[in-house]
Amino acid sequence: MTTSAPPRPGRVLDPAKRAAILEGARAVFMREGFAQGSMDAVAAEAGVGKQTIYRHFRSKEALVEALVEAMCAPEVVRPPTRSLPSGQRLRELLLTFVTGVASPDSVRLYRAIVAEADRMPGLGRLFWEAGPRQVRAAIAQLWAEEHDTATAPVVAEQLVQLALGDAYQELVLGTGSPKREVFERQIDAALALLEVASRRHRR
Amino acid sequence: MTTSAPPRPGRVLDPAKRAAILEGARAVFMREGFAQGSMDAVAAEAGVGKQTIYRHFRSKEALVEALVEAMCAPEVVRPPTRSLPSGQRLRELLLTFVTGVASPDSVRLYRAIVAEADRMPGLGRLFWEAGPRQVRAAIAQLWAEEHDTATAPVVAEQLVQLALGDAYQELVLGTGSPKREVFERQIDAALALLEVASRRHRR
DNA sequence: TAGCATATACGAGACCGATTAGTTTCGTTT
DNA sequence: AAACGAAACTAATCGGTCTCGTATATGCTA
Repeated sequence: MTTSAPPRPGRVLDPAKRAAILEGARAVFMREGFAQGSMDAVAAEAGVGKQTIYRHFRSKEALVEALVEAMCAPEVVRPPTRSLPSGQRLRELLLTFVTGVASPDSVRLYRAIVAEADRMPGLGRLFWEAGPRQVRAAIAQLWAEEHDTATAPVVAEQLVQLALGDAYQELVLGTGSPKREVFERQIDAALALLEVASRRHRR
Repeated sequence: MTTSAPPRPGRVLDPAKRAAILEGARAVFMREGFAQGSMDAVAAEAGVGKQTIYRHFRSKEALVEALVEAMCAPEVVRPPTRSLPSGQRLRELLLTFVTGVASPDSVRLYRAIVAEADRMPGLGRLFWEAGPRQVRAAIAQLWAEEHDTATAPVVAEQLVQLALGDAYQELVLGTGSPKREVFERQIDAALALLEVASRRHRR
C-alpha cells in the first residue's frame, strides 16, 4: 500500500569518491589524530571538495566512525593452515596477530580511539568487537582443539596479554620500537607458561 | 667578575597559586582531556586570572608537562607490610597497584598521555619511568625474595600484564566498568599460573 | 537507438559562528 | 615594582553551510 517514492533522476554518489575520502581521512587522522585532523585537510588529502565529503558523510563524527569500521574490518583473523604441526599453529596465530597489532597504523588507530574514548564511546566498542574480540575467539578455539575446552576463553585472554606484554606498551606510549624477536620471546614464554599449567591441571 | 644583577623589588610568584593552578588543571584536563580542556576553564576552576597562569607557566604545553610530572610522581609503590604471610604480600601488592591504576583519574591520565604520544613523546617516557617501571621493580623484588631471582624481572612483567588483563582494556577503551572482583580473579589466576611454573622450573 | 531535459554530484572557495591560545589593560594588592 | 583578578581583545582554527560554474548519469520521448 505504501507508494514507492518517485524515482529520482540525476547523478548518483560516486563510490570511488567515497573511497578516496576514506583514504584521505585515514592519512590525515592517523597522522594528526581524530581531534586535530581537520575536514579541510581531509578534503585536500583526498583531492576533493569539502562539500563532497559532507555529501557522503553526515558529519565529521560519522566519517570517523566509518573510517574506524573500515580499518578494523580487515583485522578478521583466519587460523593458520591446518598443515602445520599441532603445537606450531597457535604460535603462528599469535605471531601474525601481534605483528599486525604492532604495525604503525594499527598503533596509531589504537591511540586515536583511546584518545576519544569518552567523547565517542561507540568507537571503543566498535574496535573491540571487530578486532581484539575476534582474535581472542580464534585463539580460544585453537586452544580448545588442542587442549582444554573449559579453560579456553580465559587462557586466550592470558595468551593475548602475555604476547603483547610490555613491548606493546612501549609502542603505544611511543617510548621504544621493540624488534620482532622481543615479541617472539614473549609469545614463546607465554605458550610455555600456559602449557605447563595445562598439563598440570589435567593431572 | 660578573656584576650581580640589580636587586629586583616587587612581589614574588606565589607557590600557593601555582599549586591551585595545577589542581585546577588536573580537574579540567582529567575531565575533558588535554586537547579539549581550555586555559579559561583552568583559570576558572583554579579561581585565578588567566594571566596568572601564564606568569607561572610559559604555555599550555608547559602546564600539561608540569601536571603530568606532578601526577606521576606520587605513584611510588611501597611494598605491603612485612607482617603479612609470605604468599599474601605479592597478592596485596598487585591488588593495590591494580586498583590504583583502575581509578578513573589514572585511566584518564593514561588516555591523555597515549593520545599525545607522538606529539609529546617525553610524556610517555616520564609516565613510564614514574609509574609502570617502578611497579615492575617492586614486584620483581618481592618475587625474588620469595622465589627465583633470575626470572624475577620477566615474571614481574607477566604478572602485571595478567593482573590488568582485558578488564583494564575495557576501562581504557571505555567499553565497560569491571568490578573489583574481576581484577581479583585475574590476579589469583596470574599468581597460580606463575607459581605453578616456578615450582616446576625448580624441579 | 538517439537525443533532450533535469536533477544531482562535483571542485573551488567564500562565508558563518563558535572556540581558543595567548596578549593587553586597568585597578588593586603585597 | 611586580603579582594578582577581571575582562576585553587579537589572531587563528575549525565544523559546517552556501554559492557558482561545470560535469554527468538518469528518465522520458521520439
